[in-house]
Amino acid sequence: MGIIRKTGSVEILLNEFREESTALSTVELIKRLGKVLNKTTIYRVLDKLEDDGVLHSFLGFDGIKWYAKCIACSKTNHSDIHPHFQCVSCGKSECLDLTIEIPNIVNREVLFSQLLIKGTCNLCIV
Amino acid sequence: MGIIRKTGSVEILLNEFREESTALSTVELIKRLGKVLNKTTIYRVLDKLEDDGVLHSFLGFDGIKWYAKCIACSKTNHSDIHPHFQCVSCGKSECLDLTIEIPNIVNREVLFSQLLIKGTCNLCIV
DNA sequence: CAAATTAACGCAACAGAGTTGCAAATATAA
DNA sequence: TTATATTTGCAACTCTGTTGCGTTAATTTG
Repeated sequence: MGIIRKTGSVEILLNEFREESTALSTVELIKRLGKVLNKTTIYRVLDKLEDDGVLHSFLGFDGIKWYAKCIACSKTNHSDIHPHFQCVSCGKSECLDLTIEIPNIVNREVLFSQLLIKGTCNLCIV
Repeated sequence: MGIIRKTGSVEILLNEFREESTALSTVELIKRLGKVLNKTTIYRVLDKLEDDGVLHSFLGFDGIKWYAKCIACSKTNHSDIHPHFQCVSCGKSECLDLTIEIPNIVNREVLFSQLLIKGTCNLCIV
């Protein structure tokens, strides 16, 4: 189930990502838009945008879900597999333009992987 | 704050890990021990065992916390940095004996990283 | 060994992220 | 413009994890 209708809620959410270079957490989006959109709607629209390959998601170190724009994904192929970086100082998360090779593992079939790096970001490193 | 006293709760929890080769989630431990130990106690003891370098933890794809035995960690140095594998079929998680090199990243200081691999485990692969 | 000290425990209530069911609103199709 | 079907908001709920506090139990001290 992807986006079927071009509704106001979809527009409002996409706008947030248009102006943002880093990833956005559900918590942050609810904080920003909670007075305009119901949190249920926010969760549902994000879900659909991910299904459509417009956004991709990952979990931060605290287990909170983050979303970011996809560069080269489609409804059928989520190719945006890259590491994510979370800053211990400001808490922001972002996509890293790196390719990490996952070696084959004996007796196991690898379907997907998620590399999350914790550290200090360029703005907080001083 | 690590373990100061050798209590029954600590013994019961350590026993679960003694007999287990894979990781154990908090959910699983509460399911197994919830009638013997209060869930608050389970969470607190796990926390302390991690502080002491006896166990290490990671978040699965569903955001649930998993714990596994540490092989070479101490109170001051948590050196058990390795990937973890979660099976999409049976849901179990386990440590992988692999070293993944994290490249340096421009303008960012890397403190810690976590690689989570999703796939089919040796028992489910058929 | 018994009393004093202090950490650990159980309980209940809570916190926060995310989900569900349903009626009302709104976008699209006819 | 009406009919149809998807979206939305709301409220209530689920689930993992946490907190405060009085009680229990391990350890220390005399």
